[in-house]
Amino acid sequence: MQWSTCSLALSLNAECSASKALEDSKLLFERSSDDRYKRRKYGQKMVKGSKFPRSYYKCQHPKCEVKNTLKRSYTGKTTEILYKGTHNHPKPQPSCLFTVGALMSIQEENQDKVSYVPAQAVATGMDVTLPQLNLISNEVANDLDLKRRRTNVDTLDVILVINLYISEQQLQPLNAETIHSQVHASNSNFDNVFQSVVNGGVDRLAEETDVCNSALNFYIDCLVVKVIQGVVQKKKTSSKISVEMSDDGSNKRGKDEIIVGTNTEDNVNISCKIHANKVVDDVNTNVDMCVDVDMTDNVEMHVNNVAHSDKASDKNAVKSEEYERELFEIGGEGVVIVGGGEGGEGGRP
DNA sequence: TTTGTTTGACCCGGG
DNA sequence: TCCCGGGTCAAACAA
Ligand SMILES: [Zn+2]
Repeated sequence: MQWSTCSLALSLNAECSASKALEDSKLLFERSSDDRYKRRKYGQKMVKGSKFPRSYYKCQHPKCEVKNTLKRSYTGKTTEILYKGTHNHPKPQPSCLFTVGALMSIQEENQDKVSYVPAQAVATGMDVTLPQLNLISNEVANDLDLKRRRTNVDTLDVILVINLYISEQQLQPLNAETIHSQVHASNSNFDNVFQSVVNGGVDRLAEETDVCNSALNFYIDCLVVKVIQGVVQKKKTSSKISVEMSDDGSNKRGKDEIIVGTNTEDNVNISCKIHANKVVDDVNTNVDMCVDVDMTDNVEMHVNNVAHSDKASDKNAVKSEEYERELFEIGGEGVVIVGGGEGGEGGRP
């Protein structure tokens, strides 16, 4: 059994409890360059010449045989990762960062500090100036991947982004001229250029579906970036649907909640809380509500003037059962490219 | 219910 | 052929 040595060796505490060892292994993988690979521990063994057990891990990816061994020095002060094999699949992408929901909550969190362009304003096609994306919390600000994304956001260049993506995901390289010509072709747009990149990658790594998934995440990120820049206009549709609502019976302004349950009519998963900004005690009185938005399934809710009551006897009484919902479909049908002479419908890969 | 860990048994090559 | 020891399996267990 030949294990190749990794350059990474960490000084870790020499304690040897099981939980400590687990913690350490997580820490070690976390600090290594490929912590996004999913691995499963399949064995642990005391080895001669060490007070500490050796742990064995296998990559979780189907058909990938990469194995890692965590080996502690005799004293237990350092631990190193040994490798066997090479991953036959791209490194998993972190999940999509720029969902509309994320943008909106970030915006909400920071509204007193930075003058962001409301995502909604962009969505409705208002003429806006570019926001500075200083909207990432400190805890993730050092994440390299995030830096990459932020760079993309600040100076989004389709060719740059695509090339970056190609190299990261080990996809079939595309000639820069090809990309360029496609980007600027009158009947082409960012969407289908990116689509062709994704297809190329999927073909090459035939059996992999997560290439597609991570591509989709990235694609959505890029589209959202475009949205921020005002290049993509989100098509907005609204309709009325009914849901089950219940009042929590509280009577504190701003804390008073109406729980909106799952809408049963059209299979949209909605879950949110409405906070009343007034205290009333008559179920027939309409009050203004602000809404905690749950972007599950890209559904956004706007609820206004819902009647409710704070009388204890009226607990759970909510008069209005209809509200308006707005659909924001990022990267799906309804994404329209409106800038730079480009046109056409977008489509999910 | 799902996902990952623990742990003793088992496998297998080398001496 | 037996024994040793690193590596792996998989049932039980845990969250
Ligand atoms: Zn792998």
